[in-house]
Amino acid sequence: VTKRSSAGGRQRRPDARPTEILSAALDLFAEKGFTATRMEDVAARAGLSKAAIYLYFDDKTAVLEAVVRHTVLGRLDEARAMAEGHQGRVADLLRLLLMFMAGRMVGSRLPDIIKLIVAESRAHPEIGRFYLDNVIMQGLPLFEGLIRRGIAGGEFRPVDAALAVKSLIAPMLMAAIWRTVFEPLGATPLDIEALASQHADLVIRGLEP
Amino acid sequence: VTKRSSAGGRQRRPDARPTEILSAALDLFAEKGFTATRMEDVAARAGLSKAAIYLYFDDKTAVLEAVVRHTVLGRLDEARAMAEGHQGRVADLLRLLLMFMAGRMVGSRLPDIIKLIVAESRAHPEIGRFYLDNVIMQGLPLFEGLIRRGIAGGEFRPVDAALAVKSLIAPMLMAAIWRTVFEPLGATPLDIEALASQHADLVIRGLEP
Amino acid sequence: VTKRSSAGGRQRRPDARPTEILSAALDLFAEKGFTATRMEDVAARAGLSKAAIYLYFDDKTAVLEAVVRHTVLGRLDEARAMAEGHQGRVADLLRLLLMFMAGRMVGSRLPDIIKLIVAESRAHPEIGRFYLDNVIMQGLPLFEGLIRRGIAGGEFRPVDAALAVKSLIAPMLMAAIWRTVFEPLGATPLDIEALASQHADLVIRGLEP
Amino acid sequence: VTKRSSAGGRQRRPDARPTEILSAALDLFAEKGFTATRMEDVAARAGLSKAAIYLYFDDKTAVLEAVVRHTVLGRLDEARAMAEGHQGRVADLLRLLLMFMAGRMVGSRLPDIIKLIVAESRAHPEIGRFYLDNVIMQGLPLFEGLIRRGIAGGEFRPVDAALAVKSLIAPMLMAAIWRTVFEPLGATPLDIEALASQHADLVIRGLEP
DNA sequence: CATGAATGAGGTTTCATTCAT
DNA sequence: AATGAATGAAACCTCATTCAT
Repeated sequence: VTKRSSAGGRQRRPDARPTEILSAALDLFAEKGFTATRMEDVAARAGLSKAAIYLYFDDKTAVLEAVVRHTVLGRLDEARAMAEGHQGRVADLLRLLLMFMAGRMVGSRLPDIIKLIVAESRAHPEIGRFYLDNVIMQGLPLFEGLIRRGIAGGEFRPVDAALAVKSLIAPMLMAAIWRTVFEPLGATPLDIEALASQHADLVIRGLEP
Repeated sequence: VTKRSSAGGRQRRPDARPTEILSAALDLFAEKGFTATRMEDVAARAGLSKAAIYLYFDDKTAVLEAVVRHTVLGRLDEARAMAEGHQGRVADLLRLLLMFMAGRMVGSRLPDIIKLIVAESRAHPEIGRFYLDNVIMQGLPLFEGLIRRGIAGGEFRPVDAALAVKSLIAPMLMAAIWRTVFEPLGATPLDIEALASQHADLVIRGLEP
Repeated sequence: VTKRSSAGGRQRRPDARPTEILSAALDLFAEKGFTATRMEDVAARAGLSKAAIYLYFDDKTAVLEAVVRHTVLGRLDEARAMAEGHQGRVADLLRLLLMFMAGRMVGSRLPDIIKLIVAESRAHPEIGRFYLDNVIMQGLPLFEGLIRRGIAGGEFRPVDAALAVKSLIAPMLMAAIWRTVFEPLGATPLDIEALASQHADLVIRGLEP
Repeated sequence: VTKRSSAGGRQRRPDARPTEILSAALDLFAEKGFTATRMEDVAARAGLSKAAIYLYFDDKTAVLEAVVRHTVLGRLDEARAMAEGHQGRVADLLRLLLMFMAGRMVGSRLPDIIKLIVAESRAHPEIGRFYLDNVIMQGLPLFEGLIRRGIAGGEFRPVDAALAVKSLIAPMLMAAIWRTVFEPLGATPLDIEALASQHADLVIRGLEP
């Protein structure tokens, strides 16, 4: 990995190449969809020749997978850390986590990734499964545990925790889709953080005994 | 389905054909995605030759548009009728409408259509716009008006009604995507109606003053 | 198969198409080798578009296989029939069969096929195996049986029959290769039938006690 | 093979490299055919980088030519020496020479070279011509002269000497092809030296008056 | 002498679409 | 109304070859 990110060579650090390709690819996949994106386009946007991409990735599919992996990985730990470090009312933590998600919907390419997965999961189940395993199956139990803790501590009414999680999170999915699907069509922009904030209120009040 | 083996009358209601094509197309679009579906597949499933489809539709895109139109149209009126005919507490009506949506998520192909729109909207903005105009832009104001009514009548706290609508509806979108994207990957099936029911509780309580 | 080789339609009988393609392909495979032959060339020579070939064959490889099958099949029966119908001295029959082989080396595309198999068998073992199973493994035992019969009847000395068969047949292989490999390079043409005739003499005399 | 891990002297006989490349190339050409062999494979097997090959050879074709030249050259002199030094019956010498050829079929890579030439001669006539000029056109007249000598000396019947040579030699070609084409497909291994021995008997007896 | 990085040119294959019957 | 046959355009991918270091 540390191949030679050495001196200030005129040569673009080759280690940056894969990342550049992924960035170009994500732009295009998000804009035109996976199938409609030609490898040549990706190459052009990354400033390379078509063939050069194949030095770094086996396949068009491999690029897609890498895009998803690259964008998604590592952030969940952050959320988990927040959860673990937390003292006090569960409700506050839930709100915090929801705001964190909202932040990622606004400040990262997560919405594009989500749309990509929805669109391509049938044709490329690996990426759907990757997201399911690494994001959803990590995130849902985290939230679910918190809600159960809230119930156990008397902070919340007894509800079906698994469903409650979906109630809590769903607007973030909607936000991703609104932003990537409907806003480009001219729909009124959605204030995702305001949505998250008010939604947290709503659901937390709804959960209180 | 009833393949009349050309036994009796050669006479089939002539306009059954387009519908058969649309049905075949929706099956395949849902299963494999739009791009991955070949006209030949649609034809085969509809029991026609590839060329015959072009007697009824200009284009592959035209088929997609027709599929969306055909599946989506006319159902909104039902919801609107429910809303107009309603007396009494807004909360009850909201719950009713949400359960109605849940019913459609379970009992119609709406989830497939939603996924299709998410996937293909960039490449085929017409279908995205069609859904935006005919479903979303019809449905959201309907809900929004109800919530405002609830606020005005003192039944609800003052909240941002436009956001509240999204809070209310988002789980139905999530349901559509869960069902079409993640269940095929082996995720635990989601009880959509239970989700709708508990979510209605949560949000309505959350809205109460 | 009997699709409609009917009336004298202006339409080239479509059933002829595959054969036309195979003929074009064999010409080109023989001339330039399998890999160097582009599907486009085959198409052009067959008077079709590149894509049309794929209506009849799955693959470039499938074309190769079909070429070999088509050219090879059915001729062995002829030889076998000769063998079965024969009365009298084995030597005469051997000579007859060798002359028959020589005839095929001169009057059919068998030499091209043999060269093709030698050249492509590693990359496409199916065709090598096909030839091995259908020609070699049919032909060798036939000859071998005859030689054994000759030995048993006292017409020949006791020799290793399996090797003797190769002694007898080898010049026909050499003829195929001479004609396809060396003659195009300017080597003196080989009179295959004369070779077969003199070789039959030589070997038969050599076999006599 | 002896990968001198750059431990001791950086000094390797500088001209060992080309030979290593040729050896790697022959292995691969024989195994996968010329076209299917990638320069990268050759490089890997020779323990070099792809680009390094171009320090020694102009072209992929140049590698092929060199492989053929390298493997073929110089052996014919041996045969010629045997012929010149010989006294006594021609038949004995013919047998000796045939056994010598058989030895090379078993103990050298000649069969691979022959197959290579058959396969690639059309696309690379230079190598075909090289073999024709240097092996065939040297070898055939040698044998032919001997047979003529035998005829003149009354040892053999009068036959067409040019054809008789082919009768004599053909099984060695067959052996090469059997070994390289059919044995890898599972055909029964051929005892080349036994074949040569019995074939010499057969033909020599056949030649006797 | 050696290489990692890059590319241009080319071939196979797929598919929406058309047309003559 | 229907189809079998055909095609043009395009996309993915491979690989021999080059070049700067």
